[in-house]
Amino acid sequence: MAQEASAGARARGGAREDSWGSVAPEAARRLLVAAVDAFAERGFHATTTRDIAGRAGMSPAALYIHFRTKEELLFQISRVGHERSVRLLTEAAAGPGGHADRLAAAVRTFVRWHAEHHTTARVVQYELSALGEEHYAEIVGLRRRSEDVMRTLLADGAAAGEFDVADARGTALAVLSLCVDVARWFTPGGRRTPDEIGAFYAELALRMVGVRR
Amino acid sequence: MAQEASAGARARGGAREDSWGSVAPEAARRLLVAAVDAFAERGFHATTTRDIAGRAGMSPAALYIHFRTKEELLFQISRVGHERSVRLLTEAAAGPGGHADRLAAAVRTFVRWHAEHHTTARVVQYELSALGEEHYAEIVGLRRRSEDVMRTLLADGAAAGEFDVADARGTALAVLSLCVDVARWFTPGGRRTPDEIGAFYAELALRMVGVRR
DNA sequence: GTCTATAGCATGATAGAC
DNA sequence: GTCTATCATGCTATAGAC
Repeated sequence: MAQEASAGARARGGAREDSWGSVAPEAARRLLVAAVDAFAERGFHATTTRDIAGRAGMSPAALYIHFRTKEELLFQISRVGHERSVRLLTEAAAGPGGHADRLAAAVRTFVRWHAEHHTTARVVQYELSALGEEHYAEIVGLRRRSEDVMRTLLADGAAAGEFDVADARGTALAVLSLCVDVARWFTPGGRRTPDEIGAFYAELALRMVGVRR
Repeated sequence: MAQEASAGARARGGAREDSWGSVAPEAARRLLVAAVDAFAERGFHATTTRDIAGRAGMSPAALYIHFRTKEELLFQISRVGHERSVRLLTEAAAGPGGHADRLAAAVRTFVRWHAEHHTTARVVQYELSALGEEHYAEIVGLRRRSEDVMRTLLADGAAAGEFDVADARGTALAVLSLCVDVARWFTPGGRRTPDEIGAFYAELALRMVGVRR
C-alpha cells in the first residue's frame, strides 16, 4: 500500500525523496530525508542539527542515537546517492543496442535521476567537500566508477566507428559534467519534465560524440 | 612593471587572482583575495572571519573597517566576478565572423576564464545561496544577461540556417551549464591548459548546435 | 587603520531522567 | 529511544586604546 502510494506520487512528478524506503529504523529514515532537504536548501555548513531534528519532528539529541555526527549523516546520503546513480548509469550503459543507443540510454537515465532527485543530487554533487577525509576517499572511488563507465563506452564506440571522439576521457568528463549540473539548475516547476530533459540531453550527448542523424 | 610580472605569471599558468588589481585600499584587496581563496577551498559558511583576516595578515577586527559583514565580502567577489565573465561572454559573442565563429569565440573565452580563475569562478558559481536576499537579486540580474546573450546568439544562428537548434533557450542553458561546470572540476595540474580546454569546449558547443565540419 | 580584548550568541554534542 | 537541560566551544561583530 505504502509502495503503491509512493509509486503514484512518483508518477505524478510530485514525489518526495523515496530513496530511503529501506532504511531500517523509521526515525533514522525521517532524519535522512530531513537532512537531504536541509543540506540541499542551505548547504551542509549552514544547516544546524536543530534544523534537521526539527524537520524530522524530534529533539536535537535524538539525532545522535542514529548517527554519530552531522558529518556521518552527510556521508550516508552521499554514499547511497552515489551508489544509486552509478548503478543506474552502469546498467543503462550495459543495455541492449549499439553504442549510440547505450549512450543515449545512459544519459537519459542519469539526467532523469539528477532532475527527479535534484535535492539528493545537489547534496551528492555539491557538498562533497564537507566530508571527512576518510569518507571523502570512499566517495571518490564511487565517482571514478561513473567516469570509467562513460569513458569506456565512448572509447568502444569510437573504436567501432560509431563515434567521432578523439579524447574519450575529456569527452566523458564533459558529458558527465553536463548531466550532473542539471541538479544545480533544475526546479520542479520548470518548463520541462525530468523525462523531457533526459531525452533532450541524450540528443545533445549524441551530437557531442559526433553521431549524425 | 608590476603588470609585466603579472602577465608573465599568467602565461606560465601559475597566476594568482589578478582580478582585484584596481581595488582601492591595498588592505581591502588583500582581504578580497584571501576571501576568494578561503571561500573556494572551504565554502562560505565554513570559512571564518579569522581565517580570512589571517590569510591577509591582519587581525579579525581589521576586516570590518573595509567590509560591513562577511556576506558583503562574498557579494563584492560575486559581483565583480559576474560582471567580468558576463562582459567577456558578451564581447566575444558580438565579435567578427558568422554565428559559428562567434559561438566558438564566446565558449572559448568563457571557459578559459572559468579555468584560469577557477577559484573566483567557484565562489561566483557555487556560493550564490549564501548571499542575502537583496544581493542575491542583484546577482541574478547579471546571470540573466549571460543567458540572454547565449540564447540570442543561438536563436539568430538557427534563423540564419547556420545552427540546427529547436530549443534555443534549453540549448543555451545546457551550453552555459557545461562551461560553468569547468570551475568545479578544473585543477591547475591537470592534463590540459585553460586554453586547450576552451578550444575543446568550443568544438563541443558547435557540435551541440548542429554545426558540421 | 590596526590592534587586543571581549560581548553576545549559536553551535555540535553529551548527561541523565523517563 | 526520546526528552529536557546544558556544556564547552567557536563564531560574528564591536569597543576602545594606540
